Amino acid sequence: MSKQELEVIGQDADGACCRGLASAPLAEDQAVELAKAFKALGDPVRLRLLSMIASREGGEVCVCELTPAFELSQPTISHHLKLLRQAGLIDCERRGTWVYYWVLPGVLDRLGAFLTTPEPVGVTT
Amino acid sequence: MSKQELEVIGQDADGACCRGLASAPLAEDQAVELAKAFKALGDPVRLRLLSMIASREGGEVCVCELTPAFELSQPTISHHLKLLRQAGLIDCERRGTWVYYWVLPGVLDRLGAFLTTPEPVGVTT
DNA sequence: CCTCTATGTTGACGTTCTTCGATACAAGAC
DNA sequence: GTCTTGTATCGAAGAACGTCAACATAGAGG
Repeated sequence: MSKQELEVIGQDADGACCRGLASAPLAEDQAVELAKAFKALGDPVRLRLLSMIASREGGEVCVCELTPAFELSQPTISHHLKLLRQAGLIDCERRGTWVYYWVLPGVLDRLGAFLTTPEPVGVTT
Repeated sequence: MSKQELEVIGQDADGACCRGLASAPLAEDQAVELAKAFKALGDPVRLRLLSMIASREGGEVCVCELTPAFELSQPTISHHLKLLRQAGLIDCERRGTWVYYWVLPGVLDRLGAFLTTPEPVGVTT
């Protein structure tokens, strides 16, 4: 049901990637990848969906709880959840009749750290 | 030249606002405001512009240095800078012939903290 | 004044997004 | 099997976005 996320905001393996927005001018490739994640956050409905999922004790929420929280059609909510999933922010699993969503661990921390990371190294030799 | 920013991601005065995306389900108003900021980050060109400004020693960059860094027309860059400004992320000032941009202090930290803020309070009574 | 350079604004075009109704699929109950 | 309920996908309509060429504006220097 999944396997289409970006795998982007990823683990910063060799440290080659994103040491923070204010550390150095961002390369185009990194900018493209990061922009996908922030674009997913750039909609009020998706922000609320993500917040509802992230703030849930247990970490999982059934779609049947998300949909009625908005004055939007069920296909629209399903669409936004799909976008969040494609952005690599959440994942889901079907259990019987219902589908449960959760926030992928670490992704929000990495995104947040990218924004708050320190200044250009400074002259602190 | 300025005075049209959002003033949004603001100081979280009485703490009524955004204690973090994972703290509690986001209210619609807050979601709308925060989404504006993240939407501004949701474009590769704007991310690179912001990074070029934020990573600059001295904190200020002249437009004349930003524009040639992209293979885009000057009006397009100007447009993206305007969007970043309207999102409350940067500000600018004209000094003689040139215009200088800088990142508004604290905004990125607040946005980043919003993503990384801790879990729902937990049962740690 | 006029000219030149740097930057912002306008208007248009094509693309992408958000939303919906209609429909399809999945799983449980019968 | 059929029916019902929960969720995803499809196709279309309208709005929003990214980009450009053309033009407008601000300031420096004659």
